[in-house]
Amino acid sequence: MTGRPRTFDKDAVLRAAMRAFWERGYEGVSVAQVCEEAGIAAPSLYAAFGDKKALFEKACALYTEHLDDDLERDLSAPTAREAIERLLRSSAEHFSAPGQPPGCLVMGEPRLAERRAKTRDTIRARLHRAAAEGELASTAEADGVAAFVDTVLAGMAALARDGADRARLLDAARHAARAWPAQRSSQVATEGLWVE
Amino acid sequence: MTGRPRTFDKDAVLRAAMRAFWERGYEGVSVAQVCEEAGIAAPSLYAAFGDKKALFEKACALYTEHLDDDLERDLSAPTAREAIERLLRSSAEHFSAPGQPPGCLVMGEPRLAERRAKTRDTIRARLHRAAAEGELASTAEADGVAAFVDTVLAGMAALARDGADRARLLDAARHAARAWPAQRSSQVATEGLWVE
DNA sequence: CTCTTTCTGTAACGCCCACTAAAAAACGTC
DNA sequence: GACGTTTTTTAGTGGGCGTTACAGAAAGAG
Repeated sequence: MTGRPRTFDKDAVLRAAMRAFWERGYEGVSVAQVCEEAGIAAPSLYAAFGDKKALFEKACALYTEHLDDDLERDLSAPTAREAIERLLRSSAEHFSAPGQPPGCLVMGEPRLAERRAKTRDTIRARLHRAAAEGELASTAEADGVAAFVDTVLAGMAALARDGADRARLLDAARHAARAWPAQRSSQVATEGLWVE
Repeated sequence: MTGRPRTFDKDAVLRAAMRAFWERGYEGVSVAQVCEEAGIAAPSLYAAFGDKKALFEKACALYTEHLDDDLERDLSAPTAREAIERLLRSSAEHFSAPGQPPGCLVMGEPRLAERRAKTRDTIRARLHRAAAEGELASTAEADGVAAFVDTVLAGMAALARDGADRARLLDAARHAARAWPAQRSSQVATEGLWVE
């Protein structure tokens, strides 16, 4: 009992939905719009993916499919400094990938704060390891660097969505990498800056 | 012929609307919600402010009322480096001001890209001045620093909305300030980093 | 062919949206 | 008190939203 076969490509529809959510956010996308862009009727979409929230989750799963692997790959560099440099550069490139919407689905979507927190935890863990290995002065400094890296990643995604091209994003990433703490003492680098 | 006096505080209603847009964005706020939070009926709100778009624009005008002045004040520091440090710190504090929604209405709202561009132009102009005065090596470097500063500002706003406290934002701002180009040659600071 | 199963297409459902027509109420003025 | 003006109140308007009931169409199984 196989029943009538579906006439559309389920993966293609999911990719269209992902792109729509990526470009305009969860609230900015209506089910009717996805249906039109995918070329199918609403009941077909509901039968294949469930309601709008389930469709969004499946689209997010598709988006983040290779993202965690990429993160681990970047962070696996021998030194934390190199790991962060890799992460900054590959993120800048991802946020400005040709043929894809600018920015980041996860960064741009308010309701994905939990997933952002997960990524931040991963970055912080890598920097804590660097503190334990002596590459950073302390876990407090690791937390500070982590907050800074999180900030730059989120900011690059925002700039990308505002139309910044890849060169601008890579400029920002390079300048960010330049903020790495000086090797002998972090006080040297912060000389002249305010202190809490 | 004075007519019946209005029974609500127009400024208080506008402040409530500003807070709502600040917290949840233009699309996340319904007119009915503003009415309930302000304690007035819809026709009163429409008579006082016009339609939703006009209300949003007035709320934005209220939000940005003192913002440009603050920006000019920060950027008026004698050196660009100090100007950017002031801007980073005051922005971190603004994004985490107690009693106000976290983050930034302008940074968080997709449809305010033009205003963000205006702020970025102002920052870039200050850094170009620094290049002309010899504080930065070139206008190209000024553009790079500008892209970096824009990124950090947008990122801090995003982190604040994700729940980061003031200390985390100030950590990020301090680390960002540390990325200022070395005085003698910017190549010294980028030593060991990738180049395009 | 008939039955069962699964998908497609049409046509709605109720809900909330931004927005407003109309009548009643509260003022200053005559 | 009657009038003109402005606000409040009530009760809607049409439209888009997410979602679905239902009938017909396309497949394999008997």
